[in-house]
Amino acid sequence: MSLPHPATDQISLPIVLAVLGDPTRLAIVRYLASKEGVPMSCGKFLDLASKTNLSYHLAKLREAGVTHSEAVGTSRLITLRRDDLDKRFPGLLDSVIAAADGDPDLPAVGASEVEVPA
Amino acid sequence: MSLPHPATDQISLPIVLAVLGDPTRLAIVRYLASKEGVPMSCGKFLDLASKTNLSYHLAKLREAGVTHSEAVGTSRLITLRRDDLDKRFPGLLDSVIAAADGDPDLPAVGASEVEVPA
DNA sequence: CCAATTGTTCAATAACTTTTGAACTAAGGG
DNA sequence: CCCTTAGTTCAAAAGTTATTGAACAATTGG
Repeated sequence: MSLPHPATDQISLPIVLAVLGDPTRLAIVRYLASKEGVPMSCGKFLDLASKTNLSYHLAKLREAGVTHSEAVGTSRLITLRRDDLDKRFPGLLDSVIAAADGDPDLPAVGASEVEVPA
Repeated sequence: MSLPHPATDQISLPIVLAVLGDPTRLAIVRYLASKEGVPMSCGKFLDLASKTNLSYHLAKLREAGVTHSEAVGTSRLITLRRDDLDKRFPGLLDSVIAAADGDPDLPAVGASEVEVPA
């Protein structure tokens, strides 16, 4: 486990909401949700912010209990704490992600990908 | 209507989440939800913060599209924009309020009320 | 009309949060 | 062993949000 994570029952509603109330972090969570189960390394999010800044935002998500980060070699593998969040705040994550998916103004991971030619 | 309110489709997810990520405002929303349909005047929330500070928080809620404020006489009548929020972010408000209801650490309106004697 | 009630505005300050760059650590590959 | 890759830490700067008190405005009851 390596890094400090709050226990499930220590996850605080206002803190989770405040942490999700940032477009960069919302984009990270949205992407994690879209790849549910697949652990992501920090590098995946490099088109959202600088390495240093990502370190900061990812720490906020982890400290709030929204994500889990595990050190593996020189990487951090990041996953959504979906089960814990669902247990603690039923329905919250689903509605946030559905809303985020419908928001054209949110930054998105991989937004600048090349079009698949016809 | 009197005061500036965003149109339903202008309500922004990160802004709503950030606005709800404050214990005082969450307590206001929770109370409005518990009295659904009954417009509240600002004074109802005086045990959460000072008059000036309430004015600030209530403006944030209104500007985010979470509440509706109408000037009536010398009062402001405040209601939750439940229909608009439900339309825009289905399920979000319900899950936030359910989570807030289960949070013993949140401040609450009327928390210092006298017990009903047996 | 006067005074009280309700709430706003303003400017100041305090307290956070976000962003940055430079320096650093730790693990792996060659 | 050295070099690269992946990410962290730190301190500074910038930006934002929250809180306060004093002054103000609008409405209404007496």
